[in-house]
Amino acid sequence: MGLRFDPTRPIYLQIMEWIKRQAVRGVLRPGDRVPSVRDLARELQVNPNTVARAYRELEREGFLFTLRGQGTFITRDAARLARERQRLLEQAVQHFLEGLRELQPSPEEAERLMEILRRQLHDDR
Amino acid sequence: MGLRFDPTRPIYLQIMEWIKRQAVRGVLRPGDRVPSVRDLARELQVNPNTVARAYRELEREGFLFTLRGQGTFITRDAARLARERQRLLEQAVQHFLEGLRELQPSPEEAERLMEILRRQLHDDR
DNA sequence: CATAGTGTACTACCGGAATAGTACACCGAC
DNA sequence: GTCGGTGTACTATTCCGGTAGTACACTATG
Repeated sequence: MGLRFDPTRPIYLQIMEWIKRQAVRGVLRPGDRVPSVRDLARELQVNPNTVARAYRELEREGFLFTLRGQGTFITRDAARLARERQRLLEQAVQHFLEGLRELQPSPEEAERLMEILRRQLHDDR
Repeated sequence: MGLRFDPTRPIYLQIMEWIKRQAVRGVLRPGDRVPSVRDLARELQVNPNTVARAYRELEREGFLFTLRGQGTFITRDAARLARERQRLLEQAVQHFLEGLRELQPSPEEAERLMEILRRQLHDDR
């Protein structure tokens, strides 16, 4: 269970993002069932209401759908997931650039950072 | 006034980070006075208590110091600021890499991202 | 001295996040 | 039908962030 909560942000939002990331990277595939509200709550050590809220919001977004009495499932709309993945990628780059711009790294620092990034991106698979 | 609040995180934390960024990038220099609690509160459209809390925490961290009746000031410890700057840089890279790793970009995507980063880092100054 | 501008402390109140507990309707399998 | 597992709805409670308002001690300026 790889989920560490940021204590400064609502848990239900972090659960939502966590589910999205798992679906987007293929750990959860279109049509897959996500854990039951009670199971996930026990696993994450949070209240079932909190998980239920995350599921509810994700369903409102069309990211999940539920079958009463059966469970909650990842949308079967693969294009939806692909779009979300693209959005997350762009957002990550955007965030990073904004953060850097504010710190105004020198050309040397910038070069050093790029080197680190290049190494990491090619190493870890 | 370039500060947009993320509604999912406490305002006082975002003010703290904002001050730090300004100090670290030299907009605010060691020993400079920061706006009064009331002024900044009016400028950011928040309650003076919220700004006061941000200042209080930053003073507890040794990042600010106050002179009663005069105002609140950036620490004169330049090394402290340099260390903070380094910390923010590393944190930005770390965050970015974690975000990417989760999305598992293909080699082609990774190459495209690096290209975007390189262009942005060399362009915008 | 008086005044205005500092930070600071305090009370009161409101709203949202999270917890705890209970209950209900639905589905599948025995 | 019964039973266990689903999602869902609801109330009550606690905690914390944020707001509002007041008051006080300090400093610089005049």
